[in-house]
Amino acid sequence: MPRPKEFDPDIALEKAMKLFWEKGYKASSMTDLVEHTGVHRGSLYETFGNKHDIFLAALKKYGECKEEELKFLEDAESPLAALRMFFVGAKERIKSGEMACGCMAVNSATEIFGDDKSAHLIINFIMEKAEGVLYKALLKAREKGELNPKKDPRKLSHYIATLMTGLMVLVKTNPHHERIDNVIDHILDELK
Amino acid sequence: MPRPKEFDPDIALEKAMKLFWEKGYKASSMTDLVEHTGVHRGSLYETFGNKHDIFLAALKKYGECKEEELKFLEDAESPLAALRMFFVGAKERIKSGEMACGCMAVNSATEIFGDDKSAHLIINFIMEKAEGVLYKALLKAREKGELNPKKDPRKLSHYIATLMTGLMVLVKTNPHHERIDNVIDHILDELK
DNA sequence: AAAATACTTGACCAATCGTTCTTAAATAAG
DNA sequence: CTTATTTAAGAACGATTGGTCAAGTATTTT
Repeated sequence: MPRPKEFDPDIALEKAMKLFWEKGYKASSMTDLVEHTGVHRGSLYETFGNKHDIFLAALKKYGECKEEELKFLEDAESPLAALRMFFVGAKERIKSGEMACGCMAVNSATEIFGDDKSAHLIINFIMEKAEGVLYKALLKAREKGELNPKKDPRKLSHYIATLMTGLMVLVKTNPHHERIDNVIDHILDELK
Repeated sequence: MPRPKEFDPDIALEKAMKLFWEKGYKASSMTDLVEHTGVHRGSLYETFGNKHDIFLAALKKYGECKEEELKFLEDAESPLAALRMFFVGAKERIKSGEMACGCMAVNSATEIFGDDKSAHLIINFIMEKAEGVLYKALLKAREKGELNPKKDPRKLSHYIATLMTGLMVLVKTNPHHERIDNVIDHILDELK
């Protein structure tokens, strides 16, 4: 076994993720990545590949992080209460500026050029996953009798996910818009 | 009066708009702009200013175009019918791939770096305007007794606008998602 | 016809882009 | 200790970036 790495690739990737998240793909230069990760140029190429490879890895990591964050919904005793708590929390997090960067998947979806199939696949996977978690929670809520049985969990998850996507756009230019309150209140209204 | 321009600045701006719309701000180089507009580098700088100025002008033009497109809603005899027709049409346009580039305001909102106030202002203006048109149509529909009087036109316009924003993101990576149908059907359901 | 105006042209600028390569350093195995 | 192997470091690569500038050209007014 030869010389070990002086940096943790996973931590470096996380820092790269945050940079791409904040600035986007094109606007993040290799020099930026070196500065933000604290990892040397050559080492980045050696461990991850080129800039685009780093981006894809970062995007995957973002998906994994979000999946982790939403895990509590699966284990929740009361799915509906957990969902409501999540959206109430989202409102606060948006207003506090905590979500000023929006969603990396959304940001990437609109930035990435039309022919980047690999990026599109990952982004789709992330969005599908998020909506899937929502769907499962809604389904469980209905089975438990917490949700109005007239509501179709799939359709509901589809349009709540789309609303959240829309908010992640709005947040980038105007995090204080009254629309945010109205939309989240509307979601909470549907969750009955 | 000296030598007249050999190109129409307005047509050039429209072509620049389309490029920024398709590729985004960062990914569109001055060389790209020269090629797409057919206007010489120097002439672009002379008439519009630098790249960022061209982008802002293009963004403004996009807003004006969209405003023009939505004008039919104001003059509609039956606002609700016009709205329903618009969303039915949107579904078809999305599926046909006609809207593959999404919405320039949405794309720009997520790409443009955090401190570009001037871009944010224009984007906000465009989104506000679009939602305003929606609101006015809904209000008129209610006054005419076409819309369920229980529904709040403002809140309704807020979340329909947010849904459409969300769809404009989804379209970029997966224009054939069943979510699109569900969401637009849901909008049509609300328009009763 | 001459002068004034301002648009067109293409070469050119420094800076930055993503990427590579060579050299030095550090560790584990022999 | 030597050797093999891999990482770290930083200079350097050509290409491309946004932006400029002086010279040439076409047009209108005097």
